Amino acid sequence: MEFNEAKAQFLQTWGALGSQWGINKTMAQIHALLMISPDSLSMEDVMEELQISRGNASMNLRGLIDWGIVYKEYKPGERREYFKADQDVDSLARKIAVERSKREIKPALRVLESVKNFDETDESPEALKFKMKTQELHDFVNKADTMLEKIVNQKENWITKTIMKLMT
Amino acid sequence: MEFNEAKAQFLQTWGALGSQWGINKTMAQIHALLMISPDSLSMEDVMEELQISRGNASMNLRGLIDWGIVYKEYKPGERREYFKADQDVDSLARKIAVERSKREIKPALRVLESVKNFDETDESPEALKFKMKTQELHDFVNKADTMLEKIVNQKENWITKTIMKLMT
DNA sequence: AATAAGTTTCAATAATTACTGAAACTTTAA
DNA sequence: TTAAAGTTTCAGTAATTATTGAAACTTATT
Repeated sequence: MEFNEAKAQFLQTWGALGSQWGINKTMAQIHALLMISPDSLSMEDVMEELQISRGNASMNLRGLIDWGIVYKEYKPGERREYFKADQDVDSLARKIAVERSKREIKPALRVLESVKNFDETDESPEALKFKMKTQELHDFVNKADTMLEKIVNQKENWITKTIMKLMT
Repeated sequence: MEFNEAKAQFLQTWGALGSQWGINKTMAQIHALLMISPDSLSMEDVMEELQISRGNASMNLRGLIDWGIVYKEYKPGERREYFKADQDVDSLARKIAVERSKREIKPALRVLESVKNFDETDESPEALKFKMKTQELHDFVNKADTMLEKIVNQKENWITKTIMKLMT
C-alpha cells in the first residue's frame, strides 16, 4: 500500500466513525487530516486535500475550534491563518466527552427530571409505571454521566488508569 | 403537568437523545414507549401512539429485536404479536454497548490496523507522522473498546460498581 | 382451498442534514 | 483610502437518511 492510499482510507474511516458517533463526516475528516499533518495547514490546504468548498471548510473548522480541539496558528510575517489539531489523543477524547455531556446529556437530564414526577395525584397503573421507568432512566443517565466525568477527570492517561482500576 | 403531556415530552426527548447517539429517532421512541407501558403492545398500538406508518413500525421493531432489546410475545389464543422491551436499564445499556462495539468500533480498528504500517520503506516526514498518529489512534480506540468491555462485563449494577472503583 | 386477518417488504417520497459557491465583509499594505 | 488578498456567511442545492403506503406474502379459520 502506498502513502496516499493509506491516507485516503484513514480519512474515510475516521470520517465514518465520526458520523456514527455524532460528529459530522467532514468535521471528523478535517480533524483527522490535521492530526496526521506534520505542519499546520491553511484553509486552502484543507480544501485542496479533502476536495471541499471554502464554506464547508470554514464552517467545520470553526466547529472544531468551538469544540476546543483545533487551534488557529499565526505564522510570523504570514497573513493567512493556519490550523493545528490538538496532538494529544487523550485530551481530545476528554474534550469531546465534556462537550457532549454539556450539549446533550445535561439537557436530557433536565427533561427527565421535570417529567418523572409530573402529577403527584395520578396513581393510574400507566402513571405509576411511567414514573418508575423515567426515574430509573434518569438515575441511569445521571450515573453514566457522573461516570464519564470521573473517568475523564483523571488527568493524563485516564484510559489506561481506568482499565487498571477495573482490573481488580 | 398531565400524563399525556409528560409522556409526549418524554418520548420526544428520548427520541432526540437516541438520534444524537446513533439510534434513529423512531427506534428510540418505540423503545421508550415499550419501556413505560405496563403491558406489551401490538404493532397497531405502537403505530397509533406514535402516529407512524405500519412499514416504519415494522422495520424499527425488527431493528430493536436485532439489537436484542425488544422481544416478541405471544398471547394465548391471540393471533397478533405483542412487543415488550427489556425492562432492565442496565442490561439495555450493556447490549447497546456490545452491539455498537461489534458494528462500528471493531471494523474501524481493523482498518487502522491495516493502514498504520502501510509501507515499511517509506520514511518521509509525512509517512512517519502518519504512522505515529494512526498507531496512537489505534491504541486509543482499542483501549477505549477494552474499557467498555470491562465496564460492561461486570454483571449487574455495573455503573454503580464502576463509579465505586473510580472513587478511590 | 378460499377467504380474511395479520405481517413484511420495498419503491417512491418526504424530511433532514450537509455542502457549495458567490457575495459580503475584513484586514493589510502601498 | 483604495485595492488586493484573505475570510466568513448564508441562501440555494445536493446528498443522505427516514418514512410512507400499498402490494406481496403468510397464517389461521371456515
